[in-house]
Amino acid sequence: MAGKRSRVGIVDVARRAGVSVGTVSKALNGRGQLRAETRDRVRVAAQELGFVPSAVAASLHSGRTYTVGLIMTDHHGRFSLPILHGAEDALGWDETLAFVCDTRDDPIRERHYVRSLARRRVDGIIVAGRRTEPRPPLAGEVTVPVVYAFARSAEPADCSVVVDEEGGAVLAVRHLLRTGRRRIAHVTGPHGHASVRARVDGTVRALREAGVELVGEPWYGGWSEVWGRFAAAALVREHPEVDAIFCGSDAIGRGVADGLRDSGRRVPEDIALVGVDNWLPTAEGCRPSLTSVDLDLQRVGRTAGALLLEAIQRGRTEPGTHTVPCRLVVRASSAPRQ
Amino acid sequence: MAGKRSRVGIVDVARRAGVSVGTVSKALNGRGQLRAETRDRVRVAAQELGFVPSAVAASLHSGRTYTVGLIMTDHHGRFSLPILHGAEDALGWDETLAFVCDTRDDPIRERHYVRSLARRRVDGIIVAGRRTEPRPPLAGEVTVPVVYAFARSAEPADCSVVVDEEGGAVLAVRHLLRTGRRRIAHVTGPHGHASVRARVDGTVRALREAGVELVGEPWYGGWSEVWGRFAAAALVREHPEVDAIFCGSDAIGRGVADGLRDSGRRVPEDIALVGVDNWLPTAEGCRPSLTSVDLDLQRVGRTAGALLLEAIQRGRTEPGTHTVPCRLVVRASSAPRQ
DNA sequence: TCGTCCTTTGTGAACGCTAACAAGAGGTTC
DNA sequence: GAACCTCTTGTTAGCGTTCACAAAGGACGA
Repeated sequence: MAGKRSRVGIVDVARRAGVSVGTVSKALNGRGQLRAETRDRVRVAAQELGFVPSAVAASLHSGRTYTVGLIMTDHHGRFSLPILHGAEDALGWDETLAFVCDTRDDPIRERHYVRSLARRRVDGIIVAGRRTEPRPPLAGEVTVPVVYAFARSAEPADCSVVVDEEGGAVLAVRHLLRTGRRRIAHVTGPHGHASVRARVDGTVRALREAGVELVGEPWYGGWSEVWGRFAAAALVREHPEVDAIFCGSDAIGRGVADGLRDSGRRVPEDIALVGVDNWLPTAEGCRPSLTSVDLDLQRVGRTAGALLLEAIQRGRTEPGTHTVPCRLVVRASSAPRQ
Repeated sequence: MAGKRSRVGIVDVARRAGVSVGTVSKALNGRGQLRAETRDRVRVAAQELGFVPSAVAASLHSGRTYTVGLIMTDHHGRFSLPILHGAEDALGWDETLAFVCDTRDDPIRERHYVRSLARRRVDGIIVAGRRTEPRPPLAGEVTVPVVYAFARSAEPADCSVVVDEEGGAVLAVRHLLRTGRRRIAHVTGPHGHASVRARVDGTVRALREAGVELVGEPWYGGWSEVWGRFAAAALVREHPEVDAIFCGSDAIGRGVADGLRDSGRRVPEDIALVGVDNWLPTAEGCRPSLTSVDLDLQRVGRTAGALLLEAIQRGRTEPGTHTVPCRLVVRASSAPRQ
């Protein structure tokens, strides 16, 4: 029904309300001093004409676009999506919208997107990394604030928001100790992986605090269920006394649960289990449902969004790494000993 | 290093290259007739100054922003993400970027985002629905082309891109028939669900073509593994002769696999299994790995993006529903009978 | 030597807003 | 009644591009 004319603009509203364009602008943006009656008249005229002010024209004038770029490198999005949601929550307060760019971990694509975002004059950029080593800072001359989420920037002066992975491990192990377990093992992902290291450190620290030793060495492997099944079988053979296993991911945890059942051990009666990710399909599909450390990525995103907004306002990022705590979600796999 | 000055604009480049702004515009956009030497001089000047042209100024003039809105309603993103990726692929050809808006299935949020996108003068909107009934068309006066992806619009004159769910079922059942199975049952999601209906129809049609009857009625339930486990146990009790089960989702399929194992049936030796979604963590974590119908949502997204681009160019969407086929990904759970 | 045409470059008016400033109306104060 | 407020509203110059058109300069034929 829009009519054939190009689009209703502020001058149309002005004409209809019998005022000048400046007055319309003031009335609609609630700025300046205006008689209430005039303001209403303008509002009514705008309403009747279906006037939708152009943010692009406003941006051209103000220099702010109220848009940000959200670069994600995690193709299947298990990690990026909650970050996106959190960021959206924070940005919503400022009526800011996000351009989402999936780089597919390709530096060429990344450069391309950064250029594209710069041309669009985004007010800032959030880089949502994968769980991995610190990532190189954004390539190219970026003149707007950048906040790194989940994977910190290799440059310490950049602003990064990360998960307290070590603290998450501490949470998990303390929980297992509280349920009365003492012979705790750790099955986790690839050796050398940054978050694997952090979790091992947290595990050892929490155990040491309680005067307990880890059963055997950490079992390094992959992130898959297959690895979990395999590790579980080997683990109970090598350390039959084990009564709890902290697993580096829910997938591993689920594999371990299946492997233990195959080996004739009951979860949680004989062996308690805790995973990491709190990824519902896996944690809740597990038999029994899997207690898990939630990385609270949505909060990571929310924090990143809030920091970015702040940085945009002051023109510069608050440098440094901000750490967000994990939460433990308790399910059947770690029920206390009867 | 950008310097304290506001930003380098086209006039700075013009001054440096010793030409007028019009000439710079022509040189950088490759329009009009220019001496090659001039063009190069401008390019060099722009390069040296680190000039990044403002897309917002260009948009103001041209009326096109080369941005689209991508509204997703599927909070956990299992379906939206592949659609987003596909759309990105298509839009990339036009240097178009997408604003991603998660409505969380809340009409208030949806209206809010639509207004926000309108103010930003996006060139078009993609609405990525969840697998469910047709959804009501976008509320509010939308003056740009809209393409609905995955969940079609309830308004048939709108442009929708959907998956051929019935065809996917046909694919699955034909595959099971080809592996020598004849006593095929169907365990699926909630009764009344549109895609559940479509799959039942496809299943019955493919069986009928082969002169075979479905074993029992379809088993309607939920989408979860728990339901799959339960249904498997009941199914083999009621129909011990069953030699294949087509499952309405990978989660159901995985539950069925576990349930069958618990009931002492072997997969695929005794009973073959096919799921839907080809959701890697579930399908590959399954024991044995699960043959699955891939909805090819990335292709849905790509098609939607391409249709939107086309619509933007011609100013109007091509009305009607476009259907994209599914693919079958064969894994261990449907190995032919020895 | 002039007119014509072609090629290359410059000029200035949009695009749709915002905000600084100007201006007009009416009221107080001395 | 002049000077000075205050309260409203109008005017207009940007914001950073693009593009239609004008203009300038050469080449060329008559």
